Amino acid sequence: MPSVALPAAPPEAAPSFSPLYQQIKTLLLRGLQGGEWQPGQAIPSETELAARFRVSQGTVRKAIDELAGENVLVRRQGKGTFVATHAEQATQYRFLRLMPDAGGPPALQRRLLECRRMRAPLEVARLLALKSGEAAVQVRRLLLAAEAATLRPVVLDDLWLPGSLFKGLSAERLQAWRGPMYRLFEAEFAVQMIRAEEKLRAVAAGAEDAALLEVPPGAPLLSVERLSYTYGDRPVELRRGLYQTGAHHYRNELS
Amino acid sequence: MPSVALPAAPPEAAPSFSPLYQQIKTLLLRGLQGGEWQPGQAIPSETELAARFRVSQGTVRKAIDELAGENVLVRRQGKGTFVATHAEQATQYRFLRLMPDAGGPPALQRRLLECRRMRAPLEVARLLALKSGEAAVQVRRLLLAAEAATLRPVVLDDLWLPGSLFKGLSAERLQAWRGPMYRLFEAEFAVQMIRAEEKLRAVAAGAEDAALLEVPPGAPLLSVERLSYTYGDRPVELRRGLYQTGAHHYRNELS
DNA sequence: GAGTGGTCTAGACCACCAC
DNA sequence: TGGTGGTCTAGACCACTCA
Repeated sequence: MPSVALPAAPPEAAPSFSPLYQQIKTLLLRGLQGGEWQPGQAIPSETELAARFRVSQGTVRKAIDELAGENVLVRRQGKGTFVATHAEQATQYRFLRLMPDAGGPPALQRRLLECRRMRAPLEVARLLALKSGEAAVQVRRLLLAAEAATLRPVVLDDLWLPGSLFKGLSAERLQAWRGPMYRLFEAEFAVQMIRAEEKLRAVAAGAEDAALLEVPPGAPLLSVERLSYTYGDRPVELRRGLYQTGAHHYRNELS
Repeated sequence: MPSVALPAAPPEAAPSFSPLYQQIKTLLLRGLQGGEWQPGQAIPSETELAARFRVSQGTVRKAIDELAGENVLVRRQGKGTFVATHAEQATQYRFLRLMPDAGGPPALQRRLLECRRMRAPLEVARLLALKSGEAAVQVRRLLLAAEAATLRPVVLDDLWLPGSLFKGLSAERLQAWRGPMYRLFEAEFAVQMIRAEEKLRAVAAGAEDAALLEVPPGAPLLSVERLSYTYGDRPVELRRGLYQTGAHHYRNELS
């Protein structure tokens, strides 16, 4: 059975067989989780990693291939392999699938409505795997589409974060931040959103939500409940978005 | 510049460089499109394909890897590589992302409402890339969830197909068919749905749709507009589904 | 045991990028 | 010009399936 030299993996038992490249993948993820390489930075070259792990370049390559397929790493020919980030222009709103019915990616402005610390409600605590009564941060904000010289609200976001991970997060901090929220989370709180699961529903707008989104009460809205995960499949954000889909839609690709 | 022996690719010009495995991938897709291998059947082994194309097994392997990643082929260790199909239990409703709020995949019944041939409406013709005035088949049907001894309508589908590809399609044919519609398309019309693009919106139920879905008029419904493609990126189905998301949701994964 | 896909290696060469 | 990832090869061995 193949095995990596460091850091001395135990004689695997459960999965009757664990390919070398999977072990390398785990080691790379451990390095990412531990902050050995920061978002946007390059990881060591394939050759160097191969030497460090005492395997062939092809084996490292296969591990990196999988991580690149999961959008955890980004390959750039001739330059190196980089840790994925929510900072780059192309992936600013990597998890936002909302598109204008006509035209390219939307130009969005942010408006913060609320940011407060509280005990996590039961349902939130359950989904974020918090102990009952543990602290959470709730954020409420609007996204507005700039179109034809007018500003139309299109998304009302309501999100909860584990208080223990987001200690210094405040309304002031959010207000001052220029850029995507996930970039703030990366830069200031070392929390990287890797993947997410969403549940979509059509709902009728309540009075308050309707007013904020400038639609009549009872108007149909797209409800998007998102649970975001960081390394090691740890849930770190619960978000409920209400999308006004009058002039926008949620885009998805199937295969 | 590497090049495959058959069928004598022209001295590529446009893309300054085309990897061998991409050429192999194209050849495999051509075989699939031409019906050389049927859905559910095995394609030749990697070794045999390597010999046929005069390349190494690793190169064939990489081509197949990509096609498997796109769900065009399915690898089964020890058995072979198979053409993807909508027939298997596990992938019966491969493109349907609707899930019950509680419990596993939904048990669905079908009820055909309508099936007629007509001239394609302008918008349908545009999306399906049909000539104006060309024939189309329209199908309307309900999907009902069997839950707790009752049958609740959850999806109202409205779909259009190119008349030229679906010549013998009729209400009788659809009624008699036991199984997923896409399986019928594969088996009887040799049309394989490979991938699809969806646009989701929240809409208010019209009177007729509300009655069919057993909700009040104006109730919020999830509108799912799907354009399905076959080999060669040819659009072959336009489908508009209205999902009743009272006890179900549309599930999506982001990364 | 024969055949399939899955893993791993070592080495050559190519394309892209930066200096 | 040197370093990076990208392609391709040839061969060895392993895991899984089925007869």
